Amino acid sequence: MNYDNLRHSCAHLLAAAVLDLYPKALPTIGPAIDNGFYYDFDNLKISGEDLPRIETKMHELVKSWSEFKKIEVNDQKAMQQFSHNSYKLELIADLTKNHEPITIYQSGSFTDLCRGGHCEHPSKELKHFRLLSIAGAYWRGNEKNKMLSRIYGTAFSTRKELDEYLTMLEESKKRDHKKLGPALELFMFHETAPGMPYWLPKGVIIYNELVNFWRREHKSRGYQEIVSPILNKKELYITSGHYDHYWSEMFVAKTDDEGEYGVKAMNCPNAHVVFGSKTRSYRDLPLRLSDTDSLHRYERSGVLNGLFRVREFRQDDAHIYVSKDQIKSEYKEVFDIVERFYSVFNLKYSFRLGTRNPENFMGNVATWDKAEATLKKILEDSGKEYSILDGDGAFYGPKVDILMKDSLGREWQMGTVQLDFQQPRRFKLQYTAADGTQKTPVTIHRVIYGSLERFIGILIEHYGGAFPLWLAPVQAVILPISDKHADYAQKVLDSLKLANIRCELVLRNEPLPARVRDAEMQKIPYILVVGNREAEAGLISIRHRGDKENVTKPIAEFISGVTADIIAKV
RNA sequence: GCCGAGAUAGCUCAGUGGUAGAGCAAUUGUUUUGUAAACAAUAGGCCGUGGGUCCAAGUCCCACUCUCGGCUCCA
Repeated sequence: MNYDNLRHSCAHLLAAAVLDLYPKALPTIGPAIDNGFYYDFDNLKISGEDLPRIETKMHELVKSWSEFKKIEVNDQKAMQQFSHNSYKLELIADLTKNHEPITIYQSGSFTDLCRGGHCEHPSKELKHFRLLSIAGAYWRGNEKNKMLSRIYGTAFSTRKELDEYLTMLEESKKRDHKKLGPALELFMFHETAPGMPYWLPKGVIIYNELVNFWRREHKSRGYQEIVSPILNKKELYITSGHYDHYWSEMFVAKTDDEGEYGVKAMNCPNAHVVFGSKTRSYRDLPLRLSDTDSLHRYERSGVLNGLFRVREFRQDDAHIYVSKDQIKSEYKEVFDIVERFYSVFNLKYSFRLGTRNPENFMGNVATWDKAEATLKKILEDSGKEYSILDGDGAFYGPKVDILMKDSLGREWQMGTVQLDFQQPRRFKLQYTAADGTQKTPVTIHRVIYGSLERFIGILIEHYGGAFPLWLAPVQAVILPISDKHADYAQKVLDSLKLANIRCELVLRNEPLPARVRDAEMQKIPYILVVGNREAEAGLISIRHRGDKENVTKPIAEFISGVTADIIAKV
């Protein structure tokens, strides 16, 4: 169901209530968005504690709102009516410039400049709404403009839907990786290194499993892994173009007598150095160089966000050197990898094409146009749905991003596949073609997970901490009924460890139900209980996460089952 | 970086300008447990950091650090 009209109407109601309570506030714009609406105000200083008061006023005002009355006006009349509000005047000027009709909508005693799209009977339909939060937002989304106060809210046509949505929000917050990660002892942050995660022993297991899977999949597809320096002389980044386009976002290491070294923020310059380190033949192409070195980016303090936005991270990176006529087939190969990876985790993703940013790009426009056309063709041929974000390309070329949503529905860029005609030229990279001439390769920059950090953040929320067997930091926990069974439990532990199953033995002096509960809360896939019945016959009682019934099996049978399960999943 | 909010025990949180609190977790003891919480005792604190106001500051004021929700920017 589409709630846009209802929610946009609610934005009007919000503005009316704010004006009633804060007469000096200046309403600007108030659209419906995914899951709700917002309205931006200038001259409004409020805190979250004021929201209930505004909500009460909204309920009060809406009673007199029988309809939204449309009034068409000319620009002079409009400018007269909104003469006190420079924001509305700016909007009116734009409408006039574009020869668009100017409409004003009246509801109750409130009028607003608006292009329309409302519910029919606000006093009847507009009952189930909630103001959610306040935030700062720049006028027209430009950080050079004044910052306004934005109030977010949501609205539904029934009380039930509103309650369900609010409950869902609360539930989603429980999946937040920023809460779950530290609680499950996967990672932590410390103020001594803002934005740079500490990976704890259990988190490192997940991290390494993901890297191992990545390594296995790519080795079989002809990728060759390299490791390259973290610190590089400034000159490397002058050559790549990053010095002009990215230096301000890089950490810099100063030396006494060798000038500045940049702390690696991207892997491509080093990959280019490797490509250029010997003569290359067309027979070597596509040459696929992969790496997962640590990257550091000096992100602005306000953008840091758990594992989703960090200052230190690793990408599952690769740079592929191809001839021009290999671009299309190589992209297809990469899209196949994307499909393979995301289906392993049952993750939903979408593609987005990022095109040339007129403010920040390298090379000539014709080359860009050609590259963008190539990517569009590839996307269309792939049959997958995609969106386009103009100006979102890297400075060296257009890109196809893989987008995903977190537990709260916020969209994040994960993988990206970028086409680069610029850097190979700047690094003077060449290969010998079949006809003996020297040609410049094209580089495809690509990551599938994106960054391991962001990807693990998404995985934590996707699984709610209940990782599939192959990723689970602890795959099985052994609970002896009493300490009389400790010896047998130890024997079970030894067997499982021998089979490379990540397993813990809990000898804590607590009743069994308490230990079961603890293991359940840690979301361990297998809880193995051993007592007299099991010890006598060489069995274990198995409680599998999510199953209602426990089953009892011989140790060897459990081990072979688990091992087969891990192999089958990846 | 900008707007707004927050920081008290390992975690979740109380705390009225006047002796620093609870539950869970931890430790020790008792209990010997059959699938989501046994009982008791003990220990645990520069109340984010630094200034200030006050007879007296966890509490009021200022600055800073970090975190969160957004904006902008990005994997």
